[in-house]
Amino acid sequence: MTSSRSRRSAPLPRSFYDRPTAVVARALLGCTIARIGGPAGRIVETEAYVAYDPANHAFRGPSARNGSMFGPPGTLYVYRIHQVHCANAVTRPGQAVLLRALEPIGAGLADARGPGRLCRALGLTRSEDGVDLVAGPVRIYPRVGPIGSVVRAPRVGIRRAVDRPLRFAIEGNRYVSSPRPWGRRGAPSP
DNA sequence: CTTCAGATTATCT
DNA sequence: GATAATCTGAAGT
Repeated sequence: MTSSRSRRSAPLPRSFYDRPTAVVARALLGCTIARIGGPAGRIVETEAYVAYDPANHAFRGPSARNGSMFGPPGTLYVYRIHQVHCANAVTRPGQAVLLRALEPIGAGLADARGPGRLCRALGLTRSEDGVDLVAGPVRIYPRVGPIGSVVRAPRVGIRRAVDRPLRFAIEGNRYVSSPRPWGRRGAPSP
């Protein structure tokens, strides 16, 4: 029998997140993040925060702020900085992928270029810290079509490990946040 | 208890 | 490009 029960496929399984963090960061591009019954967007930019990474909040082990980074793969880690929230998908213990920008799906999503705006657009605060991205109120779904080329660059806004190329973005996508060190697509090189 | 740095962003020059 | 806003978590005294 045909069914129109679900317009989206099943959420990404926990095993999706249980891989090296940079692999997950790359693989999340093109996937959809949605609140159940709420706004949704396509992930177009991420950053990996890995092991032995001094820019990682978990670099010095568990704390009151980063506790959810030590939960199961597929846990949401939300922290606050400078009066703004940022959201991450936990991969392996003490590692996570920062979600940096979304392309709107439908008309329900406000501007989500940049981690702070992304959280505001999805209504993510510390209340959502620790929720399960596989079965909780906010979930991530598999990519549907191709995403084209991926660009890599150093991460944004950090002061330690500034050169590691752990930022991933869909090349040429207009919803990727600034700065864009790879330049505009089609721009002449100096 | 006090000090300080920070995975951002809006606004200014 | 530079800086202020604004406040929390973490570390120091």
